[in-house]
Amino acid sequence: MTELIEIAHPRVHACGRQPGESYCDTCKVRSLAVCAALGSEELPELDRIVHHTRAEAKTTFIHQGETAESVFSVTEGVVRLYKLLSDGRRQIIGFAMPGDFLGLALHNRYGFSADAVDHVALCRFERRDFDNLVTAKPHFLRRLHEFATHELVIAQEQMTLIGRRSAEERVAAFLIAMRERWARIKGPSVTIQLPMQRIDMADYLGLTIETVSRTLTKLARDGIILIVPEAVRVLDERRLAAIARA
Amino acid sequence: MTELIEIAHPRVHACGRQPGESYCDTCKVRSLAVCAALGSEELPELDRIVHHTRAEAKTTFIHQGETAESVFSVTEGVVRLYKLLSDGRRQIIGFAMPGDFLGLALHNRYGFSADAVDHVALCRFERRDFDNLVTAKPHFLRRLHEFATHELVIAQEQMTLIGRRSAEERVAAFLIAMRERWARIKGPSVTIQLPMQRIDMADYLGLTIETVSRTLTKLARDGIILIVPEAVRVLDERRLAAIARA
DNA sequence: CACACGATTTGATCCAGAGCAAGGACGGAT
DNA sequence: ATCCGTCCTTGCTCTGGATCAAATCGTGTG
Repeated sequence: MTELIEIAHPRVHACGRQPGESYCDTCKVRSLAVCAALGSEELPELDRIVHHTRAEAKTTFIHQGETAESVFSVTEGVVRLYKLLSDGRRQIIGFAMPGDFLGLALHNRYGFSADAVDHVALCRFERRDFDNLVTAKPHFLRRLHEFATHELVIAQEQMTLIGRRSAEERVAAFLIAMRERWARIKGPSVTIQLPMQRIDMADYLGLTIETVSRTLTKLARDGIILIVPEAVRVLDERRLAAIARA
Repeated sequence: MTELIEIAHPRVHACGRQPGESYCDTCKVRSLAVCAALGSEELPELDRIVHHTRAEAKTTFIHQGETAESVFSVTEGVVRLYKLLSDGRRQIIGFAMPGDFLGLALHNRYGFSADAVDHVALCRFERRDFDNLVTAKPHFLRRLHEFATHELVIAQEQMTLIGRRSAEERVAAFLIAMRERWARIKGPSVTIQLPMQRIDMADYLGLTIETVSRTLTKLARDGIILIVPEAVRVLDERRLAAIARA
């Protein structure tokens, strides 16, 4: 199992600068991003406890069932969160993208595993430190609660998708959802980046890899999308939305 | 659409007692239950804003898409939460039982509908009042955040159930989950109360009513459960758990 | 009691998506 | 360039659960 690479301790940033010296720009940008996600500009308090961390593709850095010792915030790349059944069946319960938090549940064990889809940069916090910070700052807690309830809404939407909608509807809704998530990060585009593999989409949508592939092919044959490596381009906005719409 | 019956305003309890008089016992017990759920004994503050409410079976009291004006806490009975697709397909996203909260998401519209499976008693709060209370009491906020993250864990479990497990596994897991929830409320029992209809189980598990019925019949034929009205009795603990286990 | 109505069970068929197998397409190593 | 390994696509068959259709069971009602 590949190890998580801790590129920076609170006082030793990736750039190699030493304590007391001014911020490494990359780390500063990342810390600020997490602060922004928490709705704050009080960088110093958060920066005292942040560990800047990197993970290569397929590195598993949260293991279902293990003691929850860290809270993460994604700053670059895409992370997949999944649950495994004992016989190997897998359900991906979500993709975490820049700005998202992982491991927020106040349980002492992780309920899922998480690994990097591509190269990922993360801010890591010791749970104890993070809890102290949140306890001291009720508006952080409020923000986290907003995150949690938003994730709950997404999860309920996903239950409906998986429980009651056809393969074509699931794939279309997934494409639309991915496009909206990227739009919030990078601005709107007709090209929907899909850094994850087909098998990840399948395990997220409760389908098989073959069904996902066939469904994408069908959407392409119908002139609704164009399949390109690592992405799809939307050709017919209206029809894609019509299929995805509940 | 049946109306929600507000049986008591803060100062006019169900028993008919008037302001200034001592508590109606039933209302007091219910208010206390909600306080306990919030991890507090500061009854007066909460009681100032609670509306004791009742709903008959099938009364819909949360409508998906409407402005979220109330927060509820169930004190008696079972509530089903569901999302409807435009063509009538329904996904039940959860059952709320005594002690559970509804409408906690900090969104201005409800993301689901809720109605009473059987006769239900609820404590209702105006969202504004509830928010003020929570903002004033960070430990309430913390408790609510715990609720939200716990619900998220349940929702993720359910995604896995619906996305990756067979009909028999879903039904067995549902029975075990229901038994554990009742056990926390009423203490352990080999009889699992099932106040909801087959169609509700089906819409919760992403199956059809026929499949639920057939699966229960199969479990009964295999000597694992005994089907009785409104409930099932567990005959073979071990085998049921083995099927339900992930 | 007979009847009606809704919930549930059971039976018979169907089909969307799973499972299996065989090719492509693409990138990295030699 | 060639070989590999991985991912993706496509064709074919199979099957779990959906769908359609009847009973059967309960419960309330005139």
